[in-house]
Amino acid sequence: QWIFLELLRAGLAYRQQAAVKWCPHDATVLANEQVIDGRCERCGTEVEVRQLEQWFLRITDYADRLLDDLDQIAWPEHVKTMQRNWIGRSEGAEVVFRCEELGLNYPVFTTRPDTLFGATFFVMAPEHPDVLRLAAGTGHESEVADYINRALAGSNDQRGAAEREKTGVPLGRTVTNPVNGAPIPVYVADYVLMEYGTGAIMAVPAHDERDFAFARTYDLPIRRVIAGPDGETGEQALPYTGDGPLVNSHPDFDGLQNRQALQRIVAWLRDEGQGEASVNYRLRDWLISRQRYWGCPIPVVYCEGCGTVPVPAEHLPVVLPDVRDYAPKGRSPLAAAEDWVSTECPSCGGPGRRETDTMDTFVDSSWYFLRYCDAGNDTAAWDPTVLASWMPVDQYIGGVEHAILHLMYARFFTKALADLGHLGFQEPFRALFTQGMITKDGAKMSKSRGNVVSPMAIVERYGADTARAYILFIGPPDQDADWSDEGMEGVHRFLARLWRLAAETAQRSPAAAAPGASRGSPGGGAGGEADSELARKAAWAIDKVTGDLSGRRFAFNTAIAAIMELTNVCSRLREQASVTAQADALAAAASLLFPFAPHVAADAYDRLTGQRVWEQPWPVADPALLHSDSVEIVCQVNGRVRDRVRADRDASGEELAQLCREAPNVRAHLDGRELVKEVVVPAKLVNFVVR
RNA sequence: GCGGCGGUGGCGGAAUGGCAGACGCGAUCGGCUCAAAACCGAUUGCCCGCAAGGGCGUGUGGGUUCGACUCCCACCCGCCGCACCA
Repeated sequence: QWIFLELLRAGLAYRQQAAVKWCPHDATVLANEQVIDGRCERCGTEVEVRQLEQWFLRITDYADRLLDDLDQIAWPEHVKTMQRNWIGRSEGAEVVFRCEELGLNYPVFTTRPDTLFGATFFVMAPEHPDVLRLAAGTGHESEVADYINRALAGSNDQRGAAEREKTGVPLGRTVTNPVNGAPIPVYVADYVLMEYGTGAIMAVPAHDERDFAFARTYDLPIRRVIAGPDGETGEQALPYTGDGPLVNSHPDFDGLQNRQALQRIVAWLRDEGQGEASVNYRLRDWLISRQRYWGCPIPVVYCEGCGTVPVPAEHLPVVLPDVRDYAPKGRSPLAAAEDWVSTECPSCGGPGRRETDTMDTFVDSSWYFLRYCDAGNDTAAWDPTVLASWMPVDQYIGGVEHAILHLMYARFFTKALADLGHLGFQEPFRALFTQGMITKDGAKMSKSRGNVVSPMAIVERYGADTARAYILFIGPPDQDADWSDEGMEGVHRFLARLWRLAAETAQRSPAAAAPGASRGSPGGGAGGEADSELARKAAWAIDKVTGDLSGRRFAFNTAIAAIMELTNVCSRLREQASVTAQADALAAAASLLFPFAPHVAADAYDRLTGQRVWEQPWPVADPALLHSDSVEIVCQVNGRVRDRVRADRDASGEELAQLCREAPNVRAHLDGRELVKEVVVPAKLVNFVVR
């Protein structure tokens, strides 16, 4: 509520009558962002449009900064693209078309003022408030009224389809094309949207596919004003939406490249007072009023004399009243609490009435991360010095479904609060990782589908370690993955096997009996080759897991696979290796496993070492063990593997080539052929190219 | 239509331009057991071969390279986003 009042004070919150999206099932208004394909984001019901007076936040003031600052954050490109699309910035011009008969001016937004000379008709959206007024007295009234009724009755889904046949009717009026004084007919057609631009367009059929389709249907003139790539100036190959020199326009502009002509034409319009350069956005202000009970009350009081009065800070918070009926019914359930609604005007002390709508829950999620940094603060929303040390968030993780909801709103809040002096940073989340969705049998889990996997059931049956480790092992975290009960069994078996090996080894190990006892001496009679293989595998696993977890890779699936490999080697060598070597390798495995399966890993580690794994540093691989002196060299002939030989890690190219040449199967393939070339990759591979 | 991501065994998936298929699941055979489960061992891309070995193989077709799952071009398919945005 304090943030809302801050935004109100700054002019970033306002109340206005507007055409808003209404969900008939939830009986509340929604923000544009909460309408997905014409349906309510919460319940899937098709939304309606209503004229209502509602509270908005002026997110459009931040459109450019929300767009530009995307370059400064380490977010996935697809999320940035979605935000850019949603903001939908277009550069162009606003151009005035005048209806001389009625003395009315109609500005339109266009990204293509270079094609103005090709504007041969004019189209208004069915919702445009002046449509009936323009048709009045022309004899087209009833036809126009019928068309509007039909257009508005259609569902959003249908109307949005791009492939749909163009329809419309003439209004019986003309407007004047400002660049050449030509009168052009005015139509109403539902392919023009009221919510974008000014709800009216200039139609240039030669250079716009939609206008072209409409002109063809209604036999309207088509005038080419940009030459085609092969110099076409006639009606062939239209519509043409590319660039080229202007033709059929005006002697001052003909022959100019259209992008250059665009600048000149806009300058000319400005001088003539007929238009100006303009930027248009698809983004609309954020409608935050909701007719729901469970939400943060909007802290304002309406007074006959004083108007809209903010609740003073010392009276905050405004607490939800008790009501008997929470159900949605088209007006806020709060309105039924008459004792609560009826109050005193904070300004004049006279009778006042509280705002009964509550705020969108996305308002709360737009700043929770700020509060989390200073959750115990009971005198302010946060202490800026605390935020200075914690924020911004280094790594945010969430589903891509928030790309243009939470993630846009939170960025807007951060910028607005920074402008008001409450924050010292512009972006809330430096880096973002969008994890994939876990599906079941290929489908999104949902109660109605009955394919939900219950975490509690898994935890009860297999334990939290298995549940956690399996989810991390299931696949690359940025991709969707399908839940598999068998896969989880596999992880459970792995954890059990590691623990059994550890327990068994600990029983035989002197270290378990004497914690901290000196290590390194052979615990049994065995050792040698097996011990060194174990030590090398452990070093490899430490290196691999550490790498998989570092950076922003989150490669948990391959990290767990590496621990499995180490465990497999421990299991395979348990007869040959010394107890000490075995214990060391298993302790390394337990240590690496700790982030993924903390309970089982901690217990195994304790048994093996007598120590608490979380009190020990993350393991570090001995560099000497990572690189053995002898390496396997792959021998290729014409790029195909024919043999392998062992060689010293730092053997010279000639030595390697010589060794490989003598490998039996290589000799067989070299025999009787002409050696063209030898490629040697040190410590790795030799390739003989023969003819 | 535009943009993004993806396509590798029976399945989930691994692979800084250098051994394709790590790891897991499943399957087959064997051990243990009165028996089963659990556990342990072996095999497991396809084709030919007793074997040694050979051929084919990462959606399709081309290209670059000594060498391509990886880079380039064109195309097909799937998923996601946007879509009559003037």
